[in-house]
Amino acid sequence: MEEIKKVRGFQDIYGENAEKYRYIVNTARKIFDKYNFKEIILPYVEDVSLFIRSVGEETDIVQKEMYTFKDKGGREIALRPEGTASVVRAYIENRIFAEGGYHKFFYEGAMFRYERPQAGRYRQFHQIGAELFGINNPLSDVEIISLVKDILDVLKIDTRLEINTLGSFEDRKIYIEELRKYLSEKKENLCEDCKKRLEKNPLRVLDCKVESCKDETKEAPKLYEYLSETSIKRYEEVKKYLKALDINFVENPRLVRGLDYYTDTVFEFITDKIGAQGTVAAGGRYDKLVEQLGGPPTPAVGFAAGIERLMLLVDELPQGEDLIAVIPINDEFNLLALKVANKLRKENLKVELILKTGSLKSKMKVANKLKSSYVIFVSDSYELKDMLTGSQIKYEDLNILVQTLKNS
RNA sequence: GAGGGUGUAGCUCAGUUGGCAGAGCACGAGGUUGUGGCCCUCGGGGUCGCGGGUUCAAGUCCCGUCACCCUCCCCA
Repeated sequence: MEEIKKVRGFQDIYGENAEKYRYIVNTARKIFDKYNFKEIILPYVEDVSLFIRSVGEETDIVQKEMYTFKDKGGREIALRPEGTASVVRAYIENRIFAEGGYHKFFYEGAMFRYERPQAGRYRQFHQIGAELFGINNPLSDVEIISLVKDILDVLKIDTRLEINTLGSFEDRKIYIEELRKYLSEKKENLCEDCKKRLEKNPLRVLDCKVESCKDETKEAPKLYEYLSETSIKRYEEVKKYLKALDINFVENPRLVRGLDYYTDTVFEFITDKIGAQGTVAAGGRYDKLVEQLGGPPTPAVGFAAGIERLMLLVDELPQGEDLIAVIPINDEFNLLALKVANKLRKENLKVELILKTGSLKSKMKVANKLKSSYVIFVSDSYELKDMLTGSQIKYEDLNILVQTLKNS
């Protein structure tokens, strides 16, 4: 029979990688809880038009990376390529805004993009993210950045934080026109990609890596020259708060982000340690998106982090609970060993009943390989062996043995 | 979507001008008939990614294909 292989760009996460995955998600969940963000569990599929209207019709994500299909009712469906659009849709559709005040959500799960697989880049990848709706002050930007920073710190992941401001929606509109005018005159010197970008999204020309493009943009109009008073002021506030929290950052005026919905503050946490795909977490404000998707004008800010990329940077897992191996010395004591194992589990201990039959030696090898901290030999009595020291004590009464283990 | 690299045992890899498919680790049994790690002995394991071609003969040469890795692009 021919072996069936996994689909290109997809992966099985198991063993140590699965532990890393859980560790990252659990850590993030704890921090989300500390910041009092509430979980929102969202569909993995959405109407295609949701992403066209939020992420942007001209973006690569929408143009060539979405998994789309028609369902049996003829609906145009997409596997979600990112999380923010769905949270915004849910916020509007469920009239969450009607409760007044502001709202904080986090999510976790798979995203899908049909891209060329690479280190730290898969067609199904997983993100954790958070969104904050209904507040537009700089405090909310910093709250999100601080939240991401806390997660990375607990995971002991070292990154560089880059920030920038894109200005308000109106500021940016004026600036983009000016930039387009300026670059159109230099069009001949731009790379092929940038010629296209000039039409679709001139901002992206600013972070092109081609030398000739870099030269041409040096003298180009600067975004900060077009920022309104309010935008400048809020950007200064954001920087002030970050400094006050001892969160180091570098300003990168070329940081523009690839999704259309961002406004004002944008940020990326970047590492050099995992190759070309160095952005580990990123986000920013999107004050116009809720409105664009049919909701009431609602400012918002959020972020997303790639779990696979975080996994590449986590090299130390926290030590787990001690494992206790229960070994019947021969088949005669199998039933008793089963009972002992279950009793210990009810006492909230972590137990591996050694299922392998055969010599005691081979059972011990299994216990050793599983990194058991203790072994209990079950016969007419119970012998507790400490696997680190090798010392062994005999117990007649199982309850006393249990108490000893629980106190250790 | 474009360019480059790599596919041989469970893992990491060697394999010369084309001439019997290899090592280390891992795994199994034993060395101790009731005790792991270190050491020793023995053992099981392969469609050489897949398909085609050249040849007396292909892991090795040629073509195609798939997967992974890297770069560009894009992004988390």
